[in-house]
Amino acid sequence: MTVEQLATKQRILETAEGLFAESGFDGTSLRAITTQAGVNLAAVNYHFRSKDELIQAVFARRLEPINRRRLELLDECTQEAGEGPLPLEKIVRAFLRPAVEIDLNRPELANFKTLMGRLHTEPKGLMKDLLEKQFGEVISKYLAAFHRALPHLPEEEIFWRTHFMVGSMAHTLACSESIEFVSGGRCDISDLEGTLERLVSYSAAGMRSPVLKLKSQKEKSEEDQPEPTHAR
Amino acid sequence: MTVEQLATKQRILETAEGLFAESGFDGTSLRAITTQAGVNLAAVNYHFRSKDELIQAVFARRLEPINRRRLELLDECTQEAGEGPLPLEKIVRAFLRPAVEIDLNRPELANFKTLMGRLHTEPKGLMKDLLEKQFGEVISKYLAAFHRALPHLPEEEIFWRTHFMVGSMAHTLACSESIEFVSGGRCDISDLEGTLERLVSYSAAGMRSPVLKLKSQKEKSEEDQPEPTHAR
DNA sequence: GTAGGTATGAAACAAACGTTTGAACGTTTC
DNA sequence: GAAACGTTCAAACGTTTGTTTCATACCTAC
Repeated sequence: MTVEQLATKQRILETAEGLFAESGFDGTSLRAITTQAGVNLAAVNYHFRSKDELIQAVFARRLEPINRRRLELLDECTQEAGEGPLPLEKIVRAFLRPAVEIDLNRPELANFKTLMGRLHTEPKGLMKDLLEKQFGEVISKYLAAFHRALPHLPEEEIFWRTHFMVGSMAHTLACSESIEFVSGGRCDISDLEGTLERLVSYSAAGMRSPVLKLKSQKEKSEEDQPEPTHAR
Repeated sequence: MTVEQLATKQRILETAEGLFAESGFDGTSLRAITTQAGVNLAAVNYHFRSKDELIQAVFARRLEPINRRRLELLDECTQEAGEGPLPLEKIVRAFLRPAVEIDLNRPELANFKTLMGRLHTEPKGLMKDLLEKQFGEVISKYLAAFHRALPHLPEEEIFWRTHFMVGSMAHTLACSESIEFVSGGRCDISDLEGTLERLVSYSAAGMRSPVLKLKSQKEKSEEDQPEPTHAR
């Protein structure tokens, strides 16, 4: 492998990342990518086998380190806590920080944030596979951690609240400009630490909200529900 | 106008809604829409002028009543409250209910929920115009209501927290299947009232979370900041 | 009944799409 | 020097895209 080859593959990945963030997957043609990247049209099908696999590659490259960091930070939390109770804010922060900080000191990654936020709502089926593979361990470990931090909370509620938290995060990642617009520029989205801490504080408070007694609640006696996290 | 004409136009709108939700805008061809709707290909360009305007029409038809209802419910809140303090939960519920209940007793609207959730992350620029027109009044009135309900909260924080709330809502609308999967079917997404109340409780708690003192906080003296809500 | 406006139909349009091809290129290896 | 390799290139492949055209059918009105 020469340096030149790396440059081509890399340039495709980077350009594709930006254009995907801007116009979506179907809205971005290989010609647009290769033209902007300054490489030949056939280079995409040479280095990646197809457009679909290029999309996968764009995500895989970034998601892996993010989710690895999430697990690292969670490990630090549990080790600090020892046998004692898990501090909720720290878990929430451990989950959110790697995503919010994607582009910390690396402005070329700003585009991926948008993609990262849109990932959850993309219609593509291939995204689902990627999500399950990349996020499987993260999801199950964090759900367990939340369960330990909020032992009084029924498991069902933990699912719901984690879902809400992910929504706030994804929306913040994907639509940071919208809040800047609505607020008339008074919300500084470039302040990553501020964004993170606001998101952590908001999410932790939501997580801790009192358990509802709903009329529609099914009276489920504690029948055997063997699987604690994932279905198959 | 005959009944037949209405049926064609309507059938296009409904089919397009479903396919857009399934495959996105760029991922759905006019041929796919017209074939499934059982109408001629040219009917789209005849009844709507272009694909773009069809997309606009799909949204406009649903958004208008939703946002009208949001304003109605907010009015009820403020009238009930009179001169007294505004109850936060009620405002939050007034905002969220019309969206969560989109398909209440109308299963044919379930598709639009996905679209509604994805609306915020769509790359299309035309969505931005539509958002601003359809949501302008809703945004400014609700922001004012939150300001009244949480008078101790700096305006900047209200922007942030509303942003987070919208994120949770959008994610819940767009990805309801994902929580059903992750939870192994234990979270019942068809229970609209339960979903709504969980979302309300979570969001209200987040809204009420204590104000942070951030190191990065700029020392902004109360210099003139004339515009209270929107920028231009 | 015949004119006029409206909706549908089949067919065609140019443009853009993802992908493939085969020749040319520069390096490396013997 | 020649063979082998990995990479780039221009060109073309067959589809599919959104849109347009024009003839036909429909209903209303005079």
